[in-house]
Amino acid sequence: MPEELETEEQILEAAKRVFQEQGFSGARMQEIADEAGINKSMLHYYFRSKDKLFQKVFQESVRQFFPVIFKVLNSDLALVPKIEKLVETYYDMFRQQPHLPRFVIHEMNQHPDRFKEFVEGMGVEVPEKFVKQIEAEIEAGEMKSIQPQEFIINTIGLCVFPVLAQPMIKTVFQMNEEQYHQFLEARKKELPKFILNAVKK
Amino acid sequence: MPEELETEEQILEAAKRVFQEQGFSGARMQEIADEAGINKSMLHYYFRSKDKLFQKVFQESVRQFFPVIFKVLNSDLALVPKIEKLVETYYDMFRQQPHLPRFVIHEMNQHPDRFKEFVEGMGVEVPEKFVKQIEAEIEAGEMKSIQPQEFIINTIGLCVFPVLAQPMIKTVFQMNEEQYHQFLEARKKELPKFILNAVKK
DNA sequence: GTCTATATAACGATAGAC
DNA sequence: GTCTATCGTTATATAGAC
Repeated sequence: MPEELETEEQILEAAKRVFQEQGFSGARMQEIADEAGINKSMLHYYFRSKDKLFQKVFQESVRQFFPVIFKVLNSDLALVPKIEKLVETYYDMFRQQPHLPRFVIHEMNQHPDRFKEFVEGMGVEVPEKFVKQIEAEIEAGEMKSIQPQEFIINTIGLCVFPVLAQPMIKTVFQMNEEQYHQFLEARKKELPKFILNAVKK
Repeated sequence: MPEELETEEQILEAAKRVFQEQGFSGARMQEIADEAGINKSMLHYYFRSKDKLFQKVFQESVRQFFPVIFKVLNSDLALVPKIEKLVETYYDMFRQQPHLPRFVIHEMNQHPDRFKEFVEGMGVEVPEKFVKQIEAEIEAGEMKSIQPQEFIINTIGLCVFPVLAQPMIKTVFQMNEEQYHQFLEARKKELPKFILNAVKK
C-alpha cells in the first residue's frame, strides 16, 4: 500500500519536472519514465494517457501559482509588509521551481478554454479583501488612485518577469549564474520599494 | 524571380504564425504548409528542415522583440515621453503579434545557449545612452536611486506580463475579449504614470 | 519549382507473460 | 504491479515524376 502511493508520487514528481521544463508537446513519456526510474508502460498503468498525466501536473502547478498568492493578498497584514511577504513568497517558490511560471503561462495560452473552466471550477476569485484594503488606502489619502486589478497585475508581473526572462537578462547584462542569483536576491528587497513608491502619495 | 521570393516569403509568414502560436515542438510542418497554401515538401525544398525553418522565424522574432525597444531607449527623448513612447511601441507590436513575447520567452528558455550565442552575434548591448540618462537624472535629484538594469527590466516586464497572462486576467477579473482590449488600451496611458511614479523623488 | 508517393524514425499506447 | 515486446499512428524527411 505505501509502495503504490510511492510509485504514483514518483511518477508525478518526474512528470512535473519534465512537463514544466519542456511543456506538453516537448515532453516525452520515455523521458518521464527514465526520470522516475521506472518502465514506460507504468505511466499508462497509473495515468492511462499522456494527456491525463499532463492535466494532473498542470492543475497542481496552477494551484501552486495562484492561490498561494491570493492567500497572502487576503491576509490581515498591512500594505507594506503584505507586499514584502508577497514578493518573498513568490521568489521562494521560484527558487524551488524555476520553470513553474513559464509552464503555466505557456500552457494556459495553448488551451485557454480548458484553463478557464478549470480555474473557475477550483473557485479562484478576485482577492476581495485586498481590493477593499486598496480602496480604503486610496480613500484615506495614503495611496494614489489606481484600479486594484492594475495593482495586482503589476505586482505579479514584476515578480514573475525576471524569472521568465532569465536567459535574456543574463545575456544582455552579462551575468553568470552566480550574478543572476545575486540579482534576484537583491530584488527581493528592492522590488517592494519600487512597487510601493509607484502608488505612494 | 519575383515568384521565388514570394513563395519563400509566404512560407516564412505562415511559419511565423504557426511557430509563434504553438512553439517549436507543438508546430507541425503540415500545418505550416496548409497555412501557406502549398505542398509540404516545398518547406524542405526551401528550408531543408523544420529546425532550420524554425531558426529563421525565431531569430526574426527576437530581432523584433528587443532591438526595437532598445532603439527607443537610446533615442534623444526626455525620460517621460520616452517611457510613453516605449509603452506605446510595445503595445502596437503586441496588437499585431499577440503571441510574440510568449514565443520568445518560451523558446529562449528551451535553448538558452543557442539563444545567447545568437543575441551576442547580432550585437545587442546594454542601452548605454539610456543608462547614462538615468544616472544623470538620479544625480540631478530628479529620480530616486535605482539600478538602470532594474528599471529596464521592470519597465519591460510591466509591458509584457499582461499580454502573457491574458487567459488568467480574463478569467480572474471576468473580462470578455472586448473588456480585455479596453483594459490594454487604458493601460497604455496608466502604465507610464505607474512607472514614473515609482522612481519620482 | 511543384507535385505524389514513400521511406524512416519516433512516439503514444496496448497485449501478455510473470 | 512490473516487465518485454510490439502495434498503430503520426511526424519529418526524401525520391522521383512532371
